[in-house]
Amino acid sequence: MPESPQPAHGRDNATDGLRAEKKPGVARASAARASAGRHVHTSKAAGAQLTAAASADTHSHTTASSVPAAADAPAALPKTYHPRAIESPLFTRWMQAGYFSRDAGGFADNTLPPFTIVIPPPNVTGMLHMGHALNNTLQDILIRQARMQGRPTRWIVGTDHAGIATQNKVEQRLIERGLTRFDLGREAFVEACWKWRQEFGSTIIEQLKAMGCSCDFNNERFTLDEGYVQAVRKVFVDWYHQGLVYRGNRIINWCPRCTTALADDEVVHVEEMGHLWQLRYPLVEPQDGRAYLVVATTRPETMLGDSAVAVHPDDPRYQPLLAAGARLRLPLTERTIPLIADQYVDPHFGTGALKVTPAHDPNDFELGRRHELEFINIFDERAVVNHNGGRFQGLSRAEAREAVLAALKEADLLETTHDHVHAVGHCYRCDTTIEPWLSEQWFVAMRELAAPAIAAVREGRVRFFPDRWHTVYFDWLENIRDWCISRQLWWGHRIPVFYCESCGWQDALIQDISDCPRCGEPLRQDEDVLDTWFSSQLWPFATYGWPATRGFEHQLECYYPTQALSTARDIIFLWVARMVISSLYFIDGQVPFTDVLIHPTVLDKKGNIMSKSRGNGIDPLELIERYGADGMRFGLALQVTGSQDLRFNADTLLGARNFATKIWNAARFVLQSASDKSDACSGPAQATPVCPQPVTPADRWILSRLARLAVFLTDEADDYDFGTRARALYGFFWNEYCDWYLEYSKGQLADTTLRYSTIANLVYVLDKALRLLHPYMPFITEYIWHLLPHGDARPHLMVAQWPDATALTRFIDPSAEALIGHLNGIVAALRSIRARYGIGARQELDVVVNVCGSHAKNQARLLIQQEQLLRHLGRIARLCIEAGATRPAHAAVIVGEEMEIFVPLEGLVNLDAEAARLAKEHKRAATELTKREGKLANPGFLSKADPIQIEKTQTEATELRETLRRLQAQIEALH
RNA sequence: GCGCGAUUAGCUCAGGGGGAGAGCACUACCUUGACACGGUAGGGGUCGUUGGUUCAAAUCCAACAUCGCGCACCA
Repeated sequence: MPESPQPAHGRDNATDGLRAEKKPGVARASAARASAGRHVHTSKAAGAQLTAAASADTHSHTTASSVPAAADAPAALPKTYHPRAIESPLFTRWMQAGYFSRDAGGFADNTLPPFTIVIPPPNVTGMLHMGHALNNTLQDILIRQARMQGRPTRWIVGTDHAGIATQNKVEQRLIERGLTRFDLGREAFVEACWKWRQEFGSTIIEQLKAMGCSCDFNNERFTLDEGYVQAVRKVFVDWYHQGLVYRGNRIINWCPRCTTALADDEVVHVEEMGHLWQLRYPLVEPQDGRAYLVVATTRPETMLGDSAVAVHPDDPRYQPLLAAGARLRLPLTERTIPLIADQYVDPHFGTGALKVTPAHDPNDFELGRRHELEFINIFDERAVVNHNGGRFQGLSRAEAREAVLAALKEADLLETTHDHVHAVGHCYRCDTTIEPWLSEQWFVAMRELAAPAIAAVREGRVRFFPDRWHTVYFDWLENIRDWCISRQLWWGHRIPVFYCESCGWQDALIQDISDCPRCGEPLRQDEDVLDTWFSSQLWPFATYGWPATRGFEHQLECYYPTQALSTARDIIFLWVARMVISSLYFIDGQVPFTDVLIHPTVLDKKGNIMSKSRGNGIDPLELIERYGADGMRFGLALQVTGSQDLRFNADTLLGARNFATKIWNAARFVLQSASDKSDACSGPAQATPVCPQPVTPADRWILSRLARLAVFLTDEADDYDFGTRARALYGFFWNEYCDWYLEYSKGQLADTTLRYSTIANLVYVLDKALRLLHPYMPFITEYIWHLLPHGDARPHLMVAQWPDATALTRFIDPSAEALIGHLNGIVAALRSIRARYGIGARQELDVVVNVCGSHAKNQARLLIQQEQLLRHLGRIARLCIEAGATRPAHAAVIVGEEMEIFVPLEGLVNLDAEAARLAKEHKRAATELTKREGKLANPGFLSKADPIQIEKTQTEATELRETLRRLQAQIEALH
């Protein structure tokens, strides 16, 4: 769609795959396989024997030829993760398997509610910019999760013909050959546009593929497709016949470079430093010694088109002149103009006298109408002064300004010049200063159409996320003005109005006709085309073939409205509101979508909007090159928040890439462990490794954590909080699965009685984690999943099932979480002591743990049961855990909440340093206790606070007192 | 002018009425059999200012300051 200018960096290599994909040739497919094969290792899939159900392919349609089964995949991960090497081949496989269509290659469950997204169609001239990268990452996350949840999904994709942008591109190419579009003529020019589209128009689609977007690429749409043309014509013709589309002679926003009209919202206002000039307009008949009036203007050149001077009717300064019907001599011209009175004039601004230029200012236009003034157009379509400008004819706007000022100065009619900041309109496509220009244009009467669109959001039939954006929507619709829809371009939907020059017949028609139905004379079609947004507004339903294609009713019945629309906030009214309007009107009062996601704007590191003119844009394809598509996607998702714009931070993408590497290496460890066929691995445990086996507290703990994560990510609440979800995935995988479970598992793997169950859990949790991660990082998860003995019959992770959060809740285990919390605490304490005394990781320690607290004996028993794990992770030689253990001599000390940890370090331990450290902790705890005691001594707290809070505070106070007592005891013991 | 958002560790940002958090950066140690794109242990913040509400405010409210965005513009 037409969009704000964004930095574009061409990349030739990115276009390869698309062109090939459109005609999937044999050569292309085999090339892809060869590419994938670079990483095929010859050893057999070592984990295959552990795979319970992998061979049970219940889906006969997924033949080996179209979708390589898991067995074809490499058996081990290469040591190094190279995102670029795995991404493109995987994408080809997904495409070939037909997963991007509604039935997901046959894996969709038709009994579930469908999930549909329409992409904001990028301009056919577009290059992927950061806004696209973010927006399409988010949409892909949504659609991939829905697909894995079994819902029939479709992400409708296509491009927008982008009238002005495309025409500019093609004209630019003509200019390079010394030609203009007029040299070619309309027909040949439009032909050239189509040719351009064929040659270059797929770039952005190709870039979406590089990102891994799972759009329905086999059903790509274009807003100038044959069927789409029919939709546009029906809308125009219906509205024309309803009187909602009309023609009028109005002041519109004119771009003199694009030589076309623009809609109000296609004009970008920029504050600029200009001048305010005061001009003297001589009175035809001086009165009371007054020879002239002074008017102020920021655009002196427009005085050539003045047809009056206006003052406020009650302004006492001008009463005598008004009464006398004074006229003024318009400088530099032969004309005299009247002095008129109008309420519009602000008597307090300047001299209270306003020059009136009805053909070049919207407000003056209204004045001109009310007072039946002359409308004098002084500019041609390129904003060059025309014959109405007398001797200034032929000058550009800027030249005319200089010349007019010089002439006025010479005639002593220029009174003052002041600096003046004012907002100047610019063309949103080419940044040229807009000229308010009087011309004949087509308009849509919006007020009547807007009312239902306002109601739809008020009633919650369409919801905005974040919610506050609905105010932008309401503000626009409630103050709506008529929409100028005609453009003086050649590339676009030509206005289907036909005129008979001889008898005056005129009508809007669905089908072209050449002769007048009334008199038989040849007809002339309107020369103008429609605003690109006029066609974009139909995107959600025109892409279903409405109103012409057979079967569209069924499509709309099943899959309409769509679920989510994700877009940038700057097109809430340009596009979103208009889609709601047209859908309500034409699709039986239905909204086009239920949820509108307004994603953050991607800013540069300094907080500036990225733009071509600033040159601060970042090319997403370079990011993909550097961090992988997965890294870019996850890095962007991590930065999404509901309320803030996204100040782009490449460090976060680096973190995401490192996270991908972490996943890769964790998977290498799991695969190695699972494939190790040592004796320890044989035996009765050779059952189904994909079944979790919560044997040890560590097992129960990681399964519990996994269950909580799955519940969180599956939560039905549509909060669209991508950042929080991404952070939860990151935290779980890195800080829980890798940092702790993988480390505990190393100890368990060494234990023959635990080895098999541990492998099962490693594989099981990795499998589930990959599923949960897949929507965010589709490539690396897919690649690893293929090698994993996950026991799933589905050929690809992309269509594998989303973890059943409800079923997983049976693993939630607070006692395991508490116990592992204690074990982790002991390990961390030992590491801290090692760091403090410079004891290497290899040197084993003797450790005494004194378990305290009310359940000390039971707690000690539980910890003793985990002695092996502790020894492994803590590198412990002699370990003594008991309730009431005393501190050995020469021991370093850590006082925890419910335990004391002693490490005898004869000759090493610095008793004074230990005492000082304990004293510091004592002080800290004492401060905390004081806070609690203060609260508990506060009658207000005791009488008004939540009882749970009071109890919590009391418990904490008790614990702190106990901790302090023990700290004190240890400090004393050290002396 | 009207409206919206932001202000938390050096940087980018989460969080959100009752114990200040993450990533990066920084310091020290570790080439331990998944990973140096790594591991471990650390240092670092009166949560923009001023009031108010509350037993309790970084968190809610108001005003102000600063920054950003949008809309509307008086020529």
